[in-house]
Amino acid sequence: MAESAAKTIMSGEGRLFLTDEQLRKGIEAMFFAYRGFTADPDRILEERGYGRAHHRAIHFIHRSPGTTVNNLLSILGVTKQSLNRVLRTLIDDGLVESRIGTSDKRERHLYLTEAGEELEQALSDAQRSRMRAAYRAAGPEAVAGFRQVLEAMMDPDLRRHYSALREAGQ
Amino acid sequence: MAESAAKTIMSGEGRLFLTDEQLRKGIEAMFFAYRGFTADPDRILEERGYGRAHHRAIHFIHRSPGTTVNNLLSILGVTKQSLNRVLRTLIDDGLVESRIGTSDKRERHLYLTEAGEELEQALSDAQRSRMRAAYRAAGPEAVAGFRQVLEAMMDPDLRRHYSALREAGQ
DNA sequence: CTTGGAAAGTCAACAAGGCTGACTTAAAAT
DNA sequence: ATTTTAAGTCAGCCTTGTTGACTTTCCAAG
Repeated sequence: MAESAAKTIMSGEGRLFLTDEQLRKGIEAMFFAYRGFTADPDRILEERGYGRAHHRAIHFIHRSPGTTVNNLLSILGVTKQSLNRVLRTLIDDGLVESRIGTSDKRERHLYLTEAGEELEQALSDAQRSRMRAAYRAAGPEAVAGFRQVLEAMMDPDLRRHYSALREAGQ
Repeated sequence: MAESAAKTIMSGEGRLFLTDEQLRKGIEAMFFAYRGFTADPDRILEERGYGRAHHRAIHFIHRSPGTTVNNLLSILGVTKQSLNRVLRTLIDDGLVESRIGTSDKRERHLYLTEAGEELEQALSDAQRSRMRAAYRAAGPEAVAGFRQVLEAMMDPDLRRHYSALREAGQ
């Protein structure tokens, strides 16, 4: 890791020269790390008969309580039918509440119930604990670099969502 | 990004204090970045009627020519039946060649054919080009941090695979 | 030399979670 | 009054994962 960083050569004009080999390592790092990233929540979800799709819905409803279905669709990047299937089970199981909009009654605003918040806690505790361990192991400068590269890797539309969350969140 | 990095406070003893909010941002960064990471190859795969599972197989056969089915299984973390379905189509389509082992004739050693190497090139060109752009945008120190955090996030078994590749690769 | 176990392959059946297309209902907007 | 938008639903399809059962081939240890 340290050696490979040393291999990213800067030319005179400050342009970065990256070998295919270094890029391939980055690609594989993403692949293997993402597996770790999802492993812990996956175990919890399986116990309760849910999948990653449920996790994603729960995560973003928790983060933006009262979000509309349409908004959630554009964040998750799936079809209405696909999201609806997941949302249906979460509502039926009493983890998510769907309230009719006050100003625009066509909209449904989504909230986690107490039980939903509980599951969200369990899931994000598991995921954060791995993230925290990785951050601690790598150090604060590495964390800054990690986020910079990831942000640069996003599609512009998705980055919009990510950044919008930053304003609201931080 | 820069501001948030500044928020990772170091205590007197050098321990890192990370707020749930910072960790949540890291989690969402992984989510959105992974979407970008797979977007370009996904488009190429779709044209040819393949999926991500085919990409993964092609990637690791390219990287370790002559690898056995068992080895591939442990890297990909799927069942024999699941891999076999994908491998079957790749062999039938003439992208992968399966040769009976010389020392142990039970084993099959997997190689990409010329057509397979061609597709691999197209896929990894697309993926590398995004990775290269992200690396350039973020700079060499960020890249080192990126890889450090990702490596720390892997499951130990998967990290073994990742590191083994490093020796062979770099 | 036989027997046990490993590597690979296959068949069948199932589930999650994507997708498209078509259609309804209610409400907002024009 | 008409059109558009938000949401929901039904039906059907695909990919990619799963389990379980079973075969063939072959290495290796008793």
